[in-house]
Amino acid sequence: MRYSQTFPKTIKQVPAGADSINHQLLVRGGYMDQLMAGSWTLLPLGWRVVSKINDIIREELNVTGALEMLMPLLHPRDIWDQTGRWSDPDVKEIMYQFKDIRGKELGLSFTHEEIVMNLLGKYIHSYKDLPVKIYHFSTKFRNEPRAKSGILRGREFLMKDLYSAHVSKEDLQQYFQQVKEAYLRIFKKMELEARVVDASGGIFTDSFTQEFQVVSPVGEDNILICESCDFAANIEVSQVKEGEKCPRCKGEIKMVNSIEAGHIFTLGTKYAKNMGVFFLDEQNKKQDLWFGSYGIGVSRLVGVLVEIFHDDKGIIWPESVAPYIIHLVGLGLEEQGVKNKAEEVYQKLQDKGVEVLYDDRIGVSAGEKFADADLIGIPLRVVVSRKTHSASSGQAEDKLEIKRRGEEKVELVTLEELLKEIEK
RNA sequence: CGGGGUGUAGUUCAUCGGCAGAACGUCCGGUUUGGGACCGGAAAGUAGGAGGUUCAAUUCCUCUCACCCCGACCA
Repeated sequence: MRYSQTFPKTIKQVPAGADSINHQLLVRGGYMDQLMAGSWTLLPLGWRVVSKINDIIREELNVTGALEMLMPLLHPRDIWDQTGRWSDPDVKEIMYQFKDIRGKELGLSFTHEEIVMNLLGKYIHSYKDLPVKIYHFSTKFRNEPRAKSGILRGREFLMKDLYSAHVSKEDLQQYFQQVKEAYLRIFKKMELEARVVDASGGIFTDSFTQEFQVVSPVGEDNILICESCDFAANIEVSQVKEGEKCPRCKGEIKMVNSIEAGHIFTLGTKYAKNMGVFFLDEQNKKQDLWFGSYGIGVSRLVGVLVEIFHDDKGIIWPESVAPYIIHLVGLGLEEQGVKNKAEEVYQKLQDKGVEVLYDDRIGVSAGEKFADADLIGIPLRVVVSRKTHSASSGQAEDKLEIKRRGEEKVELVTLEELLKEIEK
């Protein structure tokens, strides 16, 4: 992508009222734009990051045998009445409910348990049809009393939600573990250290749930973590107190702020019972479905990543989620020889399938281009300039200057060496 | 939903009863070209909205809307 053709460009000044780092850097870098409180446009750069995250999630969930699909966001009241959640006061606080012009009562999706269960009821008849593992990426609407912290808590956000239905508690629990491991791999691929904690099921369930918490000072949750092992517990439900010894390894327990990045639920048979969804077992006996749901806040993760991976100049994306892999900076492109060289490098990288953002702007100073590169935070910066181009510099061989975002070290390599480096 | 803060040029902010200001950005011309470079010129405003006080309101008062922060709540 040519930077001259991207929309929008970076912003130098910090937006008014933007206190949180993710708000500042994502807006300044041209990743997102605020429509209203808790509601954001994911701009082209931001959408690329979302797509990277989704790809990682998709890859790992597919390993568990889950199937991707897409469900509607506009839900009729009657399906929600079957579990009683439409009228639950706690649900009413966060679910957008309204009537359409014909007087039909509708809600905007804040989750999909009822919708999935309704779907399962239509197609699941026998134990032979189970298990079912289905997921989608879509928008969730939650009427937050207070949207805040940039993209971390919105009224409308992107989520991956997975639902599974099973013949037995054991089968559900076994899959729950499988998803948990997939989630840990997902966060690890994004270079996030996620702690698994027992948690409260809130308006979803009374039964066992677990959260994936990423330690960060901006987090709204407080968790207790062990400094010696991976033990962690949410203070909402924890038996352990700060200052006590870790129940697992006797290490020091301390309290830290953290952000909930994922939450997985064993929902039991409650939803199936309430909605009359059953299957016939080998003895031709009616059995209730065992149900679970599993969520990852995708757009929130974009913010979490920025909160964790940044410095005073901008974002430092982990390579797995970066919008582009290379930020090619052309300096002094007014000089035809340098421009030709930069264009050639851009073309060759593209031909190799490398995702590259090429700053091809004419008449923009080096300082500005470097500042933009630091702000945008692409992992590898490659500079072509009079200094690196042999026809101008008198060097025997054309070199490219490469520098990793977040490091000071600068290296000169040939294009061939760069391509070889990327292969790895 | 309770408490607090802020709304003035595209953006960030000054001004504070008496003709609407700066910086950055943008546009034009020129000089520059390795860390947001410089010179000259230009365009750009219903001071969030409504009402009130006053000879006069961006400025004071009331209401309202929006955004941000703290709390409550929550994935």
